[in-house]
Amino acid sequence: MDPPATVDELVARATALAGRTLGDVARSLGMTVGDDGVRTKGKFGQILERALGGGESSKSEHDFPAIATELKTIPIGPRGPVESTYVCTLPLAGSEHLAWESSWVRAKLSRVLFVPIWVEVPSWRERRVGRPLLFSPTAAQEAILKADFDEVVGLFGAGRAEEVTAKLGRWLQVRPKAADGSARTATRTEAGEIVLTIPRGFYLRTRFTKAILRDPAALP
Amino acid sequence: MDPPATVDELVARATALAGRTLGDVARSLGMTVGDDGVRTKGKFGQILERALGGGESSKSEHDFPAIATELKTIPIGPRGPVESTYVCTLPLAGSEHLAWESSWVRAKLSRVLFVPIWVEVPSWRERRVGRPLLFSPTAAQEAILKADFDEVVGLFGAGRAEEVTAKLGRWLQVRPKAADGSARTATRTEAGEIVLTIPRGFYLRTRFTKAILRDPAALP
DNA sequence: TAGGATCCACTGGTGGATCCGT
DNA sequence: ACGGATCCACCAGTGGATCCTA
Repeated sequence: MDPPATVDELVARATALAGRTLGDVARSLGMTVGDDGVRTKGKFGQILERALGGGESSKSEHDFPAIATELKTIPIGPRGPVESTYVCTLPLAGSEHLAWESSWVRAKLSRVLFVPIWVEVPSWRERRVGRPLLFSPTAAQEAILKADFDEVVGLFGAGRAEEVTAKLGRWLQVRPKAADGSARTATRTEAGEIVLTIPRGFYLRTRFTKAILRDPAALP
Repeated sequence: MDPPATVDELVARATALAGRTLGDVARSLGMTVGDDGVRTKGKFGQILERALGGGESSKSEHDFPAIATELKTIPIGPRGPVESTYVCTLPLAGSEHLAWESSWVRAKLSRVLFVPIWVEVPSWRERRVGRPLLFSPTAAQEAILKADFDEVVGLFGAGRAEEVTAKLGRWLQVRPKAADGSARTATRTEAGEIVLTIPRGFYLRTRFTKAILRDPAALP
């Protein structure tokens, strides 16, 4: 399938998937996915990405580069999102991405298609796609995301990486991001020494996506 | 097999392999290698490395970290080495490796066990291991290697990467090093811009290893 | 012959996220 | 519910070198 040419086309495609089960969608793509219990992290995002015509160029800044739009699947229960949402890695090298205006995280969050996945049934094949929501932050919302970003990036820039915890940030937080606890990436201490620290990524707090999916303009 | 505890033990093990065929050595290691004509680049180095008790930690600066010794297999014909010898990649990031004294290439060349492989027969299984030579450069030899190193590193440091060619260097040269022509790594131009260039590695010229294997002290 | 191009196995990092103990 | 830990597939980069054409 070709990538969607317009944002409206992307939304139309995603809307057409609402109500279908993931097993059904995977089958119509010819994707074979094991029934492997719960070892399927990340699988649904890839199924949806392909079902919508994305996923050809993984080096890009967006899932749909031509329309500068990011796709995020969100697991939801009766009360809305049940989990935080991974955005991107925190670049400890590459200082041009340490300014909000030119950051990966801002680029990705500037236009996001949230696709809810109902997770009430235990078997992933029976889980159903929800109604999509196209989101772009209001100026007021972006100001808060920027403040969260600046706080943690400021700590890293000051060589105080060890003070960065997932407790920081009203909507955007930083948490470890690695296949296991063994990976390390280079950063610099206050004294200027190069030390190794665990790789981290930006995440949207559950409370943020819950509010957005209820009413995109209700925040802050 | 445990790694050799001393340099003498490494030399003794290598000497014991002299005269055996590669097929024989591979079989006694339980290694299965396809008969795949000439698609076996790099295979012999790995066979010998395992046969001598190395190869457990690929992140190290040396093949035998405990004794700070590097292993190099050298294809030889009746007139000696027939090919140049790869040493290591040229680090375009990591300025601490751009000084000869702290460079990877100096560390690797400070003690090398050269193991010749007779390549006169076309079938690699029939090729025989030659008599090993333990080599450390004399002060005069090292001065020339350093001069070769400084010349190319100086060009990269000055942002003149495009002037670096395999023609430079009396004994140590720089050549492309990549799986195909498509790989790129970052460097900086004279004007300070970041541009992409092909990854490169340090190689010992054939004329150098030919002379060393004839008489390690004959040069310069 | 030598400078530039290429080959294979392996693995660590990345992108997609969810798991799970407190 | 939250913060830290973890899971899988994929792929580019690395380490081991030799190929190949002018």
